[in-house]
Amino acid sequence: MVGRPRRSDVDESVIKAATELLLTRGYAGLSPDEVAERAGIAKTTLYRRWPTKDHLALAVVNRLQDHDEITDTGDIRRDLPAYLEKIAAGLNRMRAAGRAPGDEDASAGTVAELVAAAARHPDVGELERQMYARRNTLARALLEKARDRGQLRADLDVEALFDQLAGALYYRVLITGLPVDRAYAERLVDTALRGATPENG
Amino acid sequence: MVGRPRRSDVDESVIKAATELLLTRGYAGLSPDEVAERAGIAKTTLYRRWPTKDHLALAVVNRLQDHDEITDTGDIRRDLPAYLEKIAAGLNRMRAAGRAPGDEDASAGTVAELVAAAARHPDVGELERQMYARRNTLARALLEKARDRGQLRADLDVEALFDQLAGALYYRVLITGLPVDRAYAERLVDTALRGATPENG
DNA sequence: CCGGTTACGCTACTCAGGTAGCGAAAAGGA
DNA sequence: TCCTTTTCGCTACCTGAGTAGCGTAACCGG
Repeated sequence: MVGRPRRSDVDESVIKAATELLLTRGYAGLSPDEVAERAGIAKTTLYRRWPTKDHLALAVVNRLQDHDEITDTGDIRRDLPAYLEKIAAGLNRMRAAGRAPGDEDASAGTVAELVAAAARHPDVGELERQMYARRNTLARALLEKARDRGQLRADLDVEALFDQLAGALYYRVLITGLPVDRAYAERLVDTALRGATPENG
Repeated sequence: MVGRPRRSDVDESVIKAATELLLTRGYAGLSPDEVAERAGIAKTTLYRRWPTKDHLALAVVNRLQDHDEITDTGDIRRDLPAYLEKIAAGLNRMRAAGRAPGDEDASAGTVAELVAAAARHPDVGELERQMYARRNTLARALLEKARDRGQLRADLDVEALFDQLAGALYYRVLITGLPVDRAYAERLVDTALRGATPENG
């Protein structure tokens, strides 16, 4: 290693300041100037580490992700809605962040901005996909175990199924603008498991 | 009516200029200054009619929507993938808009920005929902007719099913960053119709 | 302890989206 | 014809994200 080393405490204080701002004032309220000031560094230093505000916001959300494990009771009809609800809880938390009290608007806030950020910066998109990959792995494992147990069809298209379930959650929050609760998660799982054609169990 | 009337040709020339910019240079390239210049009006006039760039972009996309009718051959296993593919075609078109030739990045571009725009401005969100409502109505009618024909379960949760199908498309393009083609649409429909549990037809 | 290298902080700047304020133009009504 | 109302175009400005350039500080190897 050559040259002056980076101050090791900067990352932490920046993420802390940025998290506060993002959670209390929402995406628009996450001002790089103010983050730098609160973290006690110069704005240029901030931009040396996170090249855009979008990168910074993603770093914050990445940290916020509770590293939830999946609970596998052996009953897919219980475990799957439970896991979907966990995902939805994260969505709803982000969705609520930064809304003024009493603001009933179904704004998707941070989640929506991160979707756009992924579209704007390829590397942010890559990082987000890595974030989702963890979740994807967990869900796939859950489904495959259930399949091996005989609770799901042997020739099930696991990827398509998970896309449908997770997709419906995002669609509801981002496009339809409605919140996602336990009851909705159960409707999804029930519909997906039973199938749409007649004479199914 | 009192007062000076609005120039009636402004809307058309603005939308035309904005459409060109959006399609050739993407969302970031949709510059209000340049739109105004190309449309031959002052920027302030532009902002009197569309209060933000997001509003303007939505107006453009709204116009671009091909007012596709659904083809109902009576076979849900054909009609449904066909309709999903139409939706996906719109997504892919927006997704490609503004990318440099040879840019292989799976950027979701305009669609992603519109999702964020809906989160930023409640009224934009409302307008988008109206846009989607049309599609929703068509799909629901298709599904309900198939149900009445006996091709789908009588107690099917039509809303959940459509959320899953449409949601999977959006999830794939916006989150996973992968394109959506006919084969994928058919996988979705097959998975959704058959269901995930064993012993289904 | 000296030269190379990298990080830091500062000031000043660019650029894009959006706004304020004003005078002039285009209508309708009295 | 004059008054009111609304739109238009213009210039000037504001704000927030991001950058350029420079002097200085911190570290490493010789």
